[in-house]
Amino acid sequence: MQAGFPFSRFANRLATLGELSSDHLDLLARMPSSISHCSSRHHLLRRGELSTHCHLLLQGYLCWQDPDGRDGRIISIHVPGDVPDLSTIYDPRIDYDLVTVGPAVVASVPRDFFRELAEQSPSLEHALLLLILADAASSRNWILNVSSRDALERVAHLLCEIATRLRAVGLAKDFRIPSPFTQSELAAACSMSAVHANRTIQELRRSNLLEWHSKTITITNWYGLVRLAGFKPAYLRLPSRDDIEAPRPSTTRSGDAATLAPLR
Amino acid sequence: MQAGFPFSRFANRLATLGELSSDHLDLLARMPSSISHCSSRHHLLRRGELSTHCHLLLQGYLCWQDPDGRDGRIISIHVPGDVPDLSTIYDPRIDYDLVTVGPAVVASVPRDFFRELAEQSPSLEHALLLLILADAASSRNWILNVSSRDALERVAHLLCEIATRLRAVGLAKDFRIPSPFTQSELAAACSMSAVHANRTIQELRRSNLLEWHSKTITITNWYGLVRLAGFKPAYLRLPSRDDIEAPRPSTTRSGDAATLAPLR
DNA sequence: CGATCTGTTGACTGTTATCAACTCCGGTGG
DNA sequence: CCACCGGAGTTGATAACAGTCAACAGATCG
Repeated sequence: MQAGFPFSRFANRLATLGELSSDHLDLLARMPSSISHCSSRHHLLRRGELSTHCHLLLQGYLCWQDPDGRDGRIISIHVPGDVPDLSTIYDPRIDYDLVTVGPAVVASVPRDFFRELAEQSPSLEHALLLLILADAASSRNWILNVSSRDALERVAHLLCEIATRLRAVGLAKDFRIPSPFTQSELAAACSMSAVHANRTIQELRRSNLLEWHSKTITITNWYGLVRLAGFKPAYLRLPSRDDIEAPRPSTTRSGDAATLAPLR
Repeated sequence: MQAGFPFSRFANRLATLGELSSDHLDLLARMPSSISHCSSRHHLLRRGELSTHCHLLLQGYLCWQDPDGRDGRIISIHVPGDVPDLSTIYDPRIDYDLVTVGPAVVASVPRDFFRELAEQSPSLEHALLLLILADAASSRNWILNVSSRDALERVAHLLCEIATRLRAVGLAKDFRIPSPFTQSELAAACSMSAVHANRTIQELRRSNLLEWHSKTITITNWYGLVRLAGFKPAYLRLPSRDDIEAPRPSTTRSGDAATLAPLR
């Protein structure tokens, strides 16, 4: 895989879902796109529109957000390499707003490019479908997050998910998560009030699970956070890693260097 | 479309999502299946299994349920004609338990049958994908239901969804919904306690929106319920009907015969 | 006809939302 | 350079909503 290839995160992810031959890479490399640098809270799509282009996120975060019901509930968050609206290649109807969280770099790719990709290669189509289904699995998990965990577990789980997805594309290697998120946005994602989100984050800080300074969240006790959240990443459909289960679950409290050691 | 065809509800739904030629119907009619009569709370699939057969619901209800997190949260509900695990034709991993709610009749169809169907006909594949995507759209909507509505609106919305989906397959024509649901199960679907579900239902009854006797829920004021729930059925991806918007939204309170008239 | 599951009610508790005030910070213009 | 401004974060007080516990009633089923 060419490293400098601007879509390599996307291509790598596809490759983990199905075998990609060099022919497939050639097809992908021909991806026509126009690259935009978007400011925070830029709307890429709005409810009611019909999709003509898919949005491949290169840098930053995107989220799907409900434009109704005040507080603008966030129903999913996406990291570089994701194409949040990939499913519009089969159904172009847009149910929610696709919005940047913080500044972001986005590649617009004609919907037809992916359609033709799918038509030309069954194995590529299958990989694309698995990407779409992974998003659906994430949605189902999101239901459980907002409905069956309390505030502390919810925030912890969301951060575990973001960290894991970033690490899967080579980011946040040291559990330092770039965070353009405001506490209000975090609250919208965890479906709670901004005030309560603030108090919840303070509690996570007091528990020495994380720090949050200057637009960076640093998870200082990963296994502690995972345990608190009950985080089981199978639903993300990522290649399995060994850095989720704590090495010694018998230790009830751990903030030492071992928990922070590089894990791969 | 043959009326007696046991899979006609499924075939009809497919036909609304893409043009089905008589060739397609022939292919569908060859569906191999074994039909099971299941008692209430029968587990058809469990987390961690790999799917070999898809489950086409012929009568009754199915739900996806989280086996962890006590209360067994329900994350989706399915009506006759649905194939809740259709997406397993592309990814056989099972994340949740597939469980009957009340007695149900289910046809087991080999996963490979649908795979081959998809391979043989692009238009059939597209229709199957739209079914899968409609489930995904429902999941996203379910997130909003449990996260941004209060208890009363949540229950109202769930009942609107079930009624609409039943009516789309020719059931509940008079807004009488067969309900093998216990209040605990309704609570698990709306992510609230059983006690609170009970009180919420009582309030819906007191408001003359519905009755619930002998395993039948009767919606006595459909438009009132729709209004209370803020129900907008676009996400269900059903052919549009004219029975959602109230004819005269200026009338604040209505329980008269007009609101109950057959609406097709 | 007892056993069990479901529905109902009351009292109490607890989590989270809401409101309001205040601080802190970065940017901007005078 | 500083005053101001707006957005973000923080804090406390209060209220609303929903959960829990416990008891009982009613239905259903062997």
